[in-house]
Amino acid sequence: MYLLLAAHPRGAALQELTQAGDPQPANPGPRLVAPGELAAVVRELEARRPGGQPPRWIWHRTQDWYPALLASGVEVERCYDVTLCGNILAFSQFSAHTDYARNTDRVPVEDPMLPPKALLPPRPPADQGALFDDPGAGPAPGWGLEDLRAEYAAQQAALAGVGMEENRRHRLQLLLAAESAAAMVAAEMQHAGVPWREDLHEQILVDHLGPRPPAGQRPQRLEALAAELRTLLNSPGLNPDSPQDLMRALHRNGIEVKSTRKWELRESSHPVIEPLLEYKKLSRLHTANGWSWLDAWVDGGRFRPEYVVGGVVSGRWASRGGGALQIPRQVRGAVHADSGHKLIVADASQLEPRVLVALAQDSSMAEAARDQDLYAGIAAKGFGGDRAKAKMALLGAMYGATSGEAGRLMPQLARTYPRAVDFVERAARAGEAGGTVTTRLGRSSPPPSERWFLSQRSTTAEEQRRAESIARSRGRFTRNFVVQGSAADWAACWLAELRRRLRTLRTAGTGGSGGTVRAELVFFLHDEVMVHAPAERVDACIAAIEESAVAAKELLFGRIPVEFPVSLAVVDSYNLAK
DNA sequence: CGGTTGAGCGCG
DNA sequence: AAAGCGCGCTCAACCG
Repeated sequence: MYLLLAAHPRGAALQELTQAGDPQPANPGPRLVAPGELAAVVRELEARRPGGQPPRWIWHRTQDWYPALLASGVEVERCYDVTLCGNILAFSQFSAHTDYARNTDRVPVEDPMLPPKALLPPRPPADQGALFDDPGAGPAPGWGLEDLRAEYAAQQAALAGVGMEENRRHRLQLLLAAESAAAMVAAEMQHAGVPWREDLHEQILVDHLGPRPPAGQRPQRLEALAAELRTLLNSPGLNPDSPQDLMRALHRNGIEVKSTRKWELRESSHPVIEPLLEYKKLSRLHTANGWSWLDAWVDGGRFRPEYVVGGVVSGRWASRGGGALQIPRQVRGAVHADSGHKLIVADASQLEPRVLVALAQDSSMAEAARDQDLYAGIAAKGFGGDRAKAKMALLGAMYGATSGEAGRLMPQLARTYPRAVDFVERAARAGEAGGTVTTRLGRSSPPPSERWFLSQRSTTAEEQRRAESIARSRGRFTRNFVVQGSAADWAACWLAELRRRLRTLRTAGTGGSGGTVRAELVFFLHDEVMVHAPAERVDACIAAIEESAVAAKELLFGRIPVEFPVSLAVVDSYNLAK
């Protein structure tokens, strides 16, 4: 069953569709639901499951509807996020020939980066509007039921227009489903929150920085280091937070650096370097993840960041607020399981190089990737067993290194693994020429920038050099896009599969949906997931995580001889993982 | 004064 | 040893 859920002046409008491929409204007509009733209505429809299948909710944006449902204690099994799917379909090379991708004046699909709008409760009816059923009082253009149905129909038509060669239509359909599932996971993770012990975090801060200072002041330890720097550099007024100020002081003392970056500072052996680096490290802790961060982002023992699915063109998630995807190792000790629970931290090890192997169908590299440690496997054949070299070469190939040691290793890598190197080289050439590249499941890179087009018209030698530099930069982007984006395809499938398994685990087991016995996905970071699980559910969760990784591989690539191993840690505290 | 940019560093 | 991808956040520095 397919159910449209759209905004309506009096709350929400619900409409059943006969089937996905032929999105005509079924009888009876739309059902209007008052704001206060929606959660109960959705709960009932989820539970009824006609034909054994739960409905698929079709809505404009998951983040506008789902958080309020979750807050009312209602989860849904399946959805179709029209905004996320529309963004994929509008740019995918797989659907580029369809009317949908060509038609620029269809209902605008919004930028996924826009913050959530609370659609319920809707704004109160206008004073007179309720009397006259004022059409102007309806939802914003593009947000009503009929717009939603039309947009969904257009997207389904586009999908139907995708060719069957190399399973393209099926792959794109899979991507749309995985992306929609990811949107649900993101809302559910934000709802659950990362278990965060404020007391442990504060202890970390006190250990490193000293007691909490009054607002606007440096903590003791930072103040002491700042005083030491001023003495060592004979600069009584030095503000070590100012790069310009700091650079001048360093120069006055004969330390000739071109920037104040730490790897450049490490070159010098001056006695000021060590306390300076210490200052920078602690200053970072204090400003980015100190007491004010705790005040702002941790509440009731949970860190609840906002995840932005589709926020990165490659398909990776972005986040907004609290720096959720940059939790430094220094404070990971504060991420701590509730009593009777464990954190299961699972990491798809060496995901991107393995994805490259599968994309390029490089059988020699696949052989090497049979090893649990892919880099060791590569090193064994082609690098005389030197793992560090093999790793640098492979990373260099995926990022487009041209100089330095990584650049020098490229020919060596290409001799042993020509197919893998050729694959990324072709992606780079396409990007340099202004072309588009596409991930395994069909997410395509954006068109070249304005700058790229302008630079194409260069005439002078100086402009030519500039144009080549811009082209190479785009080549590095598309080279990495196919790998990073296909890894994101894999991760989205992994998440979607894991979500489904955790849900069956939840309903099948003791306690049903009741409170604390649930295993919950609480964190996701590109190639890593964290499940917060009751101790007695840990083994079942581990099995679900591993099965999901296998399923993700087969969904993307079929049964190929490339392993995607998952490294697992069952811990009380995040800092003990890895 | 508020808004934007760049440097620097955190994560993958 | 410090090049080569994708992000977010904070501060200083700069701009109007």
